[in-house]
Amino acid sequence: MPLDFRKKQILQAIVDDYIESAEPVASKSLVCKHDFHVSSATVRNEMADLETMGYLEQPHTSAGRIPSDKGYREYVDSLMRVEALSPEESLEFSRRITDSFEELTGLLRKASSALAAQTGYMSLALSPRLRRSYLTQLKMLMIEPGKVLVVVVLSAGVVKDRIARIPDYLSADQLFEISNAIESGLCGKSLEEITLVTVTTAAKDAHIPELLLNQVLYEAYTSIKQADNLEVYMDGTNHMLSFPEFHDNKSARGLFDTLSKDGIIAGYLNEVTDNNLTPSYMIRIGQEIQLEGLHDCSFITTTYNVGDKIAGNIGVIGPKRMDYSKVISQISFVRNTINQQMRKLKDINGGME
Amino acid sequence: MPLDFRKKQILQAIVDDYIESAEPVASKSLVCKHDFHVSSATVRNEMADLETMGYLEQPHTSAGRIPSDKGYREYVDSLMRVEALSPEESLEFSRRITDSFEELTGLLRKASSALAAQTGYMSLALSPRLRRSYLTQLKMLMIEPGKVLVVVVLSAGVVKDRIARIPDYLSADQLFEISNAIESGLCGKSLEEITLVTVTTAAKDAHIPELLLNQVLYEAYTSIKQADNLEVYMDGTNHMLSFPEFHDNKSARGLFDTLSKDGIIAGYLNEVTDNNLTPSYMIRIGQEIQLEGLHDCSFITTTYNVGDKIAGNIGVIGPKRMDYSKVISQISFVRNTINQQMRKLKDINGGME
DNA sequence: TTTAGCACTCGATCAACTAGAGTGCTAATT
DNA sequence: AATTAGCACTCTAGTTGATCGAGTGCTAAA
Repeated sequence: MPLDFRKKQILQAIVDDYIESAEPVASKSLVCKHDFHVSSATVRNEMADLETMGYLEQPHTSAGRIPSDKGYREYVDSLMRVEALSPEESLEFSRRITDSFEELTGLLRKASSALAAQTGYMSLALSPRLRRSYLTQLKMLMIEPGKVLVVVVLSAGVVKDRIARIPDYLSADQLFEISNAIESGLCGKSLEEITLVTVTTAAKDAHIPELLLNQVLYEAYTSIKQADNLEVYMDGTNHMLSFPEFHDNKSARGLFDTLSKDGIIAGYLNEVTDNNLTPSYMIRIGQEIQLEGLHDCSFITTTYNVGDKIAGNIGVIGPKRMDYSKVISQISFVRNTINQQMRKLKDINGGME
Repeated sequence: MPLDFRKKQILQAIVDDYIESAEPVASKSLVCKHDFHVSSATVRNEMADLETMGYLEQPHTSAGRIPSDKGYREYVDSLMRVEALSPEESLEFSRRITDSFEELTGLLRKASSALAAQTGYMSLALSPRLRRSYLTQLKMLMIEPGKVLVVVVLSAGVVKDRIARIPDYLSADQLFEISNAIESGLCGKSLEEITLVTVTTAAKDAHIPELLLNQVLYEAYTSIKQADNLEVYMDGTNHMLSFPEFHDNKSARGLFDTLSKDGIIAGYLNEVTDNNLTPSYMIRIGQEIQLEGLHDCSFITTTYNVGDKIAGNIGVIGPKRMDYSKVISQISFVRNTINQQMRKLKDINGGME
């Protein structure tokens, strides 16, 4: 049996009400708030139908209904209406995110923070997956004898650096020679192509004793590889405690324990978004999130772009009864802002890549 | 009336028991667990005395006693015994913190993480206050036209960098000239001495049109100043939810709200530790912490050193009934490990500064 | 000074009860 | 055939009262 119009209408009203109140929704309060032209008894019958069809759940016999995961799914897939942000909200976001020049790291940090503040939920931002990006520069800057700053510049203007140790007696000139050799040998190669072997090959013409060379090459290789490390920015976790679904200490602990485990969230997000390449946004509801402690949550993510083929994610996690339509418009706005900023940076640089 | 020996003994036993159980301690259970050679009635009398003296509190008439802030204070000041860590624990810490070469940032991150994991409380690490450190290098690396990486190297080998925008048409050579001028003009100057004026003065001999120059100088100045920004590493916040004192959602929220406010903790720690210069460690108990939401917590901090006169802090926050003696030995161990690592790095570098 | 003993207090627990919200079903109505 | 009014039923939340037991404070004896 497919959902007829009235059932859809009722389901939508129930989800809307439940999102607002966090209380099971009763048939009477429904006809009261929304003017369906039917009585509560009729609505009750429809609700019973919706329950047998799996869209609703009843916490106990004499309570109202709450949406099931399937109910939410139907809601986000075809019932809710997403509206654009108001000019005030857009302005507020822009203000928070782009009030000064920022490179990617700062931009993501701010985006995450703004998203958490404005949605009232918790937010995530993942640095882009850079495997497909290619090396444009590799510099080694002598900090002290034995200590260098390795700077890796990738296409799309992403800069990563790292401090490394090298043999003490390696001179600045020798270092310069090595890093130049590596750079010219690897320039234009994508991160996934670069291995310890290709690095070594690139530097084979340098006139440096092999023993010295090897350690430097290894550090260069490590620095390049490390540039691909995912970084996670998380914000607004404290908001989660204010929702009734996490008032009970146990569920809150489950959530926070998972959030605190380094890499879990990043790994999940990475895996989930890798499969379908360019969705406008993706929504996971309740049990659909295969992470312990997040079964009472929903997870909305979207993809931002840094140049061609290089993309990262931002997302919002909230209770299942989160305000999906609002969050979607907010997250889209932030995504667009990031894309726009990144394009602007590139344009200013005259399309270097 | 001063505390006689028996009162001290009883107070100590009460604090010990309460730390372990989180339940009000009764007179009978006291004589049972510790063999005082007196009856529970005697202990009761002593407990009544301790309460009127302000060392103990009674949640309600027919409950046992719990230590007051003053009771904890007496405990940490003169009753508890701090024992060194067991070899196994020391090893575990070392393993967690120093398993590979790390510069300061990585070291602090690991120290914080290890401290949280091993204590079971939450931990903090603050980057050092660098106002007194002096500039040893300033490099500007052209990433793309209009975009440079400004690298600031300070005494004690601390490296900070930042991406900045400059006019597009400034050439690499011009950039090199400016940064050299700034570097040689400011080298050896402490961060607190450096102002926009001194930066400008340092570069007055460069042969660059003033308009171009100014933006670069400003970015250089900003980068140097930013090197002094405090960074906070926090870990193990989720542990707090597991303590009965934060089972109640409201207190947990109070705590997490304060923790989430950027800079609050850093500012507090900075202020508190600035006053008394080189304490081995500092303990704040309950109301002594002047931060909303932390009145049921205690806060143990200590100071690590990066070269002479440059110091930062690490700390542990837990419930008031935290295991003070254990945490003190753990935190001391971590402090020593950091100091040692920093000294080792310096030694390797042949005492550059 | 210590201690045994006892009365007292108070929280925690449980059962019984009530009120109220909300449903499901039936029978009447449209 | 669909809708609705009405009513019985169910279940939760909240209240009351009684009981239990832990723990104290006090008194009087050792």
